[in-house]
Amino acid sequence: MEDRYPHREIEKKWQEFWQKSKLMKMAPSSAKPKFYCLMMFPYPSASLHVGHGRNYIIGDAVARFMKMRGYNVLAPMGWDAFGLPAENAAIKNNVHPKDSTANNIKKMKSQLYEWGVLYDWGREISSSNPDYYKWTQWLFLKLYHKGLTYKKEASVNWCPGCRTVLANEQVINGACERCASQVKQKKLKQWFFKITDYAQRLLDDLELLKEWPERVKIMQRNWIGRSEGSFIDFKVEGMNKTLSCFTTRPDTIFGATYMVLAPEHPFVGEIIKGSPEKVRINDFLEKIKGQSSFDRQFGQVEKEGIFSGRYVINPVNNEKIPLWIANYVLFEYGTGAVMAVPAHDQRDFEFGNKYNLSLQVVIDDPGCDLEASSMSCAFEGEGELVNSARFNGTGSKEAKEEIALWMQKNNMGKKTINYKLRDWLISRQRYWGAPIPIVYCDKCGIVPVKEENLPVELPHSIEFRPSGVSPLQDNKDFINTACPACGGPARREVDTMDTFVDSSWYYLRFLSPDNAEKAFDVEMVNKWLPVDQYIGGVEHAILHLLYSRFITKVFCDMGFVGFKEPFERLFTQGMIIKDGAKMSKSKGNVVSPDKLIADYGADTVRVYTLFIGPPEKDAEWNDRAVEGAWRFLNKVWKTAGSLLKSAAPEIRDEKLIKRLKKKSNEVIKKVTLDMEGSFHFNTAISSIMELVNEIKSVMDKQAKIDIESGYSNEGKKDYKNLKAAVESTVILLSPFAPHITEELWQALGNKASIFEKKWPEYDELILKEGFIPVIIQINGKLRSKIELARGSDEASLKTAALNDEKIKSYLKGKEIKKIIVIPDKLVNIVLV
RNA sequence: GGGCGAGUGGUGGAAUGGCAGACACGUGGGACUUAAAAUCCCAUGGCUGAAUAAGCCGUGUGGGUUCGACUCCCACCUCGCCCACCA
Repeated sequence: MEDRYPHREIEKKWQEFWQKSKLMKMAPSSAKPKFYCLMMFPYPSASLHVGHGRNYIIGDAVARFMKMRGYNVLAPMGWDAFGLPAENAAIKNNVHPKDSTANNIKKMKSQLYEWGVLYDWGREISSSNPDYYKWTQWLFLKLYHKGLTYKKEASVNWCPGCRTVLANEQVINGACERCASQVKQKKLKQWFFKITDYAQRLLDDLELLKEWPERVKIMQRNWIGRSEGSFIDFKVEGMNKTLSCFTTRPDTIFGATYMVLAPEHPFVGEIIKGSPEKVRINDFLEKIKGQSSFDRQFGQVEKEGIFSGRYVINPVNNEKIPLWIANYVLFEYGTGAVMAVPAHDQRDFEFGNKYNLSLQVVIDDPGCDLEASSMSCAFEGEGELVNSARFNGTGSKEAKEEIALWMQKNNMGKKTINYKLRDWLISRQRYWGAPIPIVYCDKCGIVPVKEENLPVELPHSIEFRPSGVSPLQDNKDFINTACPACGGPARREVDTMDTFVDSSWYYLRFLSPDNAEKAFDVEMVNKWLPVDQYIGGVEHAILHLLYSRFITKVFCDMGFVGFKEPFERLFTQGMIIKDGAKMSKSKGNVVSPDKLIADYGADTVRVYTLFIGPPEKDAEWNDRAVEGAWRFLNKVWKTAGSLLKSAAPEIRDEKLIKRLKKKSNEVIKKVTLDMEGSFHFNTAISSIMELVNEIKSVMDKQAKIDIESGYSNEGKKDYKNLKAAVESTVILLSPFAPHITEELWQALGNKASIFEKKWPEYDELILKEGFIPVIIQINGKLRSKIELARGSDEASLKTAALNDEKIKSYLKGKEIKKIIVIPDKLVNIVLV
């Protein structure tokens, strides 16, 4: 019992020390190279579980490691403090979001403190603080004046039960997450950021992000969704009107046998006017409106449509084709109108089949003869064009280009590029967010608030009961204001900004968190950014990272920052799973760190969390396995303790000295490479475990030798060999288990913090010393092993292998075909 | 439907063309103890075998490349994640 390490005392002692000495404080005037290590700032929810901990522990280990590698490290932390949960809690528990947020921040900070996770707390920011959101509003105005902000009518998720607007994440399988009512679409006038202007650059510059995980880049690429194609114009018969559609398959234009409009298409209104089909069409439109956007989007709804009563003219052959309206066409993508080619598009095929629309084969399937009457599905592959006038016989691949150019020349259409990326809807009909700094004046219209009048402060006193409009609407003191242009009476915008706006620029604010004059200090930002290492969950792979990249590019264009991309290197850690599901409060499978830290200490929790598996992958939490980390730390404690108490043997045996030196060097190399590469904490820790096992084994062997030889040297022991190995262990372990290693480091006679110590170098010469094992295979199967000096030549390897007793017995009476020799590694004897 | 990732002992995982199962967890046995816990030591992929002799099998399935494949290529199966009627 006496030997078990007193984690409570030690951890308290060093946490206080680090806080007092401000260990992780960035030194602005340091000559060391900079390293900006950033963890995605969290939303302050009630309390952290061990799953959250993974993110902070990884970041802390990296920050401490880089500090020891000689970098001037910047590791700031802040709070993404606006958002829905606080507002929902306000509705439910009648606590003001400001108070609940403050309480949560307090609790989380104390948890981070107890984990031994260090930040430069002097740079703490909170996005719900007026000092911060003033600049979020400033960002809005900058985009507004640059023409990157506009207002238009758009659909929002509307819960009829709660009478409120929902964020996409709150819509679960088409229903409200709180009351389970079917979510409807409702039209509201909303503010947008024109991120689509940057679509191509956001796509192209992914190439610059060499140190981002490939999968994140692929997700962004898919999200931006660039596709090349053409706009093709169809004249409406009997009307002075042209409908344009977008297609990526101009090669199939001769097979277009009908055209389809999205129900939301503005032309639908014109058709209805004066149409004999008016009632039927209206009924249909009503029905489609009743279908939730979720179902429509996710293809849960059968394709359904109605003939408009109108015809359009296919420009390439002047054929008259019917114009339909159908639920399977998306209004938001392309032009909201598509040319239907049932022979070569599965969706059009299904729809055409249902409504008996005609079908024309225009691409020949090289595999079989396509017969319009007998096709059971569309042929979407490549082949030669048929029934396509002058383009017959052309390959479909070439025809795509040729027909597109030919139509462009003849004013039938235009080559174009389309993106799936939509503009960023930033309006939220919510209270707990940054107010949009816009004023509506009867005389002047939409007027932006003047920069010098920022921030537009959120009023504190508010009625939270959801009523379907922003809660700010009811606050007369807030909405009534003077027009910034004419000074007359005007009303404020009552919507607040999406919290993704807050988090799209926070990494800039950390460089000058208290600056009252500017959003950020340009000189500091240009010195410290891009962020060297960004760490966070893969769930932010698309939105947050895309928005941050967008805002950085906008600021770059305005000359506010001198870089195109905000995050140089990105690491996305996996989730912690418990009982088969992501650890979360709602699933009831959270493991609280508080009790684990009380029982085993923060170092144990940290080591286990990092040891659990590759950090980029999901991992199953196992409470019992935590004990393994605890046992390991105790083993380190005891091993170092026996040295400190002069109870360990003096390592004198030459062979044992060599073994210790070699293993220490191997492990220094392994841990260093694991940390420098892609954060293989699990194998780094396992190799430190091996080093500790080796030290113990060497100690046991030496003790045995001492007993056998009757050696005794009480009192005056020379521990330089053992001490070197123990010191290596302690240093290598320190980024992962900082408290116990600080304690041991001090006990070993060092004055300064272990984190002021330089990370050890390894000696390649020692690694290359001595004999190495060489494998001998016969026909690729391991048959024997020999030890040879490193660098032995091929001939001696061959001879040694052939003279091996075991191998000899295998070779008796067999004929050797050839021998493969890989120096320092293996000999493979291939038999006939 | 598309994209990405994964599949290795009882479990988490290691090995990225060259000794499969490092390091741990668990389990079994032993030591210590009046006893238990803790700790320490030994064993631990499967099969044949008295064996700590020897051998065979073995990284989701089937094929291929190679002197040699968990690793590379092709096809398939299963699971997970992201996107999804994007014309």
